[in-house]
Amino acid sequence: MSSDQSKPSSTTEQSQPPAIAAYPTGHYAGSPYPPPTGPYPFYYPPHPEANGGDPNAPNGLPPTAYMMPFPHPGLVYAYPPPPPPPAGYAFPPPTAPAATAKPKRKQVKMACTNCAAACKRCDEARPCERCQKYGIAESCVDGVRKERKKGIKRGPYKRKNKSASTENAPYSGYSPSGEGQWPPPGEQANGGVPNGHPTMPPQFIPAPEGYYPYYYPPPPGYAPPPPHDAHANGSGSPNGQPPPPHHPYYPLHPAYPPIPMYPPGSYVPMPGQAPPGQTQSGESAEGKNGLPGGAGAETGAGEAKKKKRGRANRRNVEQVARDALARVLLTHAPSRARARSAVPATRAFSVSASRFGQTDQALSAQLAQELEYEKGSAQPEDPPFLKEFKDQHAWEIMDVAGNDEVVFNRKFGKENIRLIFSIADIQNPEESAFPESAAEDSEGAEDEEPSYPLRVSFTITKASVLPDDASGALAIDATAQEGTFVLDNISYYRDSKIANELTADADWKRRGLYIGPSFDTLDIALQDEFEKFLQERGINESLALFIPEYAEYKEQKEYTKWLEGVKSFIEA
DNA sequence: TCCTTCGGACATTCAAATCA
DNA sequence: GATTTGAATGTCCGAAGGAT
Repeated sequence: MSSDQSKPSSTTEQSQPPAIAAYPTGHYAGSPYPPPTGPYPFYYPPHPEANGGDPNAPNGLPPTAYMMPFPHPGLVYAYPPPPPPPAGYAFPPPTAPAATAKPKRKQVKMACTNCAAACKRCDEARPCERCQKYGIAESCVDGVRKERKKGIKRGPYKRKNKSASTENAPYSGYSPSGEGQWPPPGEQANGGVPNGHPTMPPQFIPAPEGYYPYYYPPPPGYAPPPPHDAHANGSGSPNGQPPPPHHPYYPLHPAYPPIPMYPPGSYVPMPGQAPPGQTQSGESAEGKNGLPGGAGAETGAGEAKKKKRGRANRRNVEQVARDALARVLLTHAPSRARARSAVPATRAFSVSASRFGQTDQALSAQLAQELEYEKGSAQPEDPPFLKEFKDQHAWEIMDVAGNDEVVFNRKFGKENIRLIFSIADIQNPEESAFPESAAEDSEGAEDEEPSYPLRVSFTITKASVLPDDASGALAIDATAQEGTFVLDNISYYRDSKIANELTADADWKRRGLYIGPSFDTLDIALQDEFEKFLQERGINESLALFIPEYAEYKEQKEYTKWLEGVKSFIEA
C-alpha cells in the first residue's frame, strides 16, 4: 500500500460527520434508510456514545440508531454496515460489500501512551476521551514513534504484473484504497441486472493480488530464537524472519532513566528485586494498565500470555517512571537498577537435572582463561592519564571498589562541587547523541574507539555560615561524550540537603520539585553564561574526556575482580 | 456486568527498489 | 524525481476470563 493511497483515506475518515436525526421510517419504500446516491459501500456508524461512551467496550450497550449523510462516491466509512433492509426495499441489497469488504478501520496517527499500553482506541484530542473517562488525563501524552531502521537491504523488487491484470480486468478502476477495484458495470459480483432491476452502482471486488504463504526453509544450523515478545514488534514477523530483540525505549529524556517510584522510607530495591508495591514481574501497584485503582487480574494463563503481560507491565513501569522522572533529580544519575534493566534477560537455559557439579570444572577453566586474558590487557594501577589527572589536584576521586558509581569532589571558593557517574553506562550504552550514520560518514570511523554517552550528575552547593542560611544547591544533569558535556537541565533546590542526600527519602522529596527547564530551550546567551560558569569550575573538555576514560579503566578493574570472585566461588 | 488482558488482524509509515 | 513495494512499526478489535 502506498502512502499516497493511505493518506487520503486517513484524512477523510478522521473527521466524523456529526450525527443527524434518523430518517423517519416508511419514506423510502418501507426502508428506514434513504436510497444510496453513489456507489456502495456506505455505512451507518454507531453513535459515538454507544457502548456506554467507551468506544472500546466490547460488550457495552448496543449501538443506538445513528444516521449520517452519505459519503462521497468512493469513500468508505469505517463503521459496520446497516442491517439488511426489509423486503420491499426499492434497491437490491449490496451483496459484495456487506459480505466481503470489511470497513476500513479508523486509526489515529499516534495513540496516547495510556491507550497504547492498553491496546485501546485513542483519539486525536489530548487528553483523549478514554483518558478523560478514566481520570488519567494528566498522563495522556503522545507516544513517540520509534525511528525506522535504516540501511536494511530489501529483497528483489517484484514488479506487479500489469499486463496480466489489465487483460483480466479491462476496466482498471482501482479503488481509492488500492486494495480492490471497481469492476465495470455488468461484470459485478451480483450478476448485473438479471431481472430488470435498475442498474446497480459498481460493486467493490477485492483485487486479485494478496498474501500468499511461502515457507522459507531455515538455514543449516538455524536455531529458533529465544521466546520473544511478539506484540512489542507488532504481530511478529510477517515475512517469517525471526523478529529482532525488543529493546525497551524510553522517549522521555536521555537523562531520565525509567526508574520506578518508591514511597518515602522504603528501600530502593536491588536489580531483579521487585520494588515495593509491585510484583516480581514488575506489576505496578497503581494497577494494571497504569490506571488508578485498576483491578488487575492475574489470569495465570499460558506462557505466551505471561510474556505478553510482561510487556504490558514493563510498559506500566515505564509509564509510572516517566511520570515520576519528569520531576526527578538524577542525583543517582546512572542508577544501577535502571542501567541493568536494559539488559536483555531472555536466554534459554535447560533446567533438566544432571549430575551435581558436572559443569564446575569447565566453567572454572573458562573463567580462568578469561581472567588471564583480562589481566594481560589490564592497565597499570595508576595509568598515565590517571596520574596526570591526580597531579592536577583539582578533583578528589571517591572510588569504592565493588561499586559501579564513582564520585568526584572539589572545592571552588566556598562552593562544594560533586560529580557522580556510573560505569554501568559503559555496559549499557544508550543511543548516542551523535547518530550512527554521521559517524559512519566520516572516514576511518570504523577504526576509532566506539564512543558512548556517559551520564554525569553535578551538584554545586555553597557552604553556609549559619545552619539555617541555606543558599540552596544547583543540580546539573549532563552527558559526557566525545570530549564535551551536553547539558540536559539545571535544577535549583532551596535546601541543599535535598540535592545532596543519596537516600530514598531524599529521592522521594526531589520528585515533587521542579527540575528546571531543558537546557537547550534556554536563551542562547544564558546557555553561554552557564557554560562559562561551569568551565570556570573545571567542568570542561578535559574532564569530559577523562570521565569516560576513567569509567572504562574502573570497569576493567571491576570486571577482573568479578571474574576472580566468581571463579573462587565456583571452585570453593 | 464491568473491566483488564492480550493474541493477532489490520493500518500506517517510510526507506529501498525501480521506473520514467 | 516520481512511483511502487513491502517490511517495520503502530493501532486496536474482540475473545477470554477475573473482579465486583
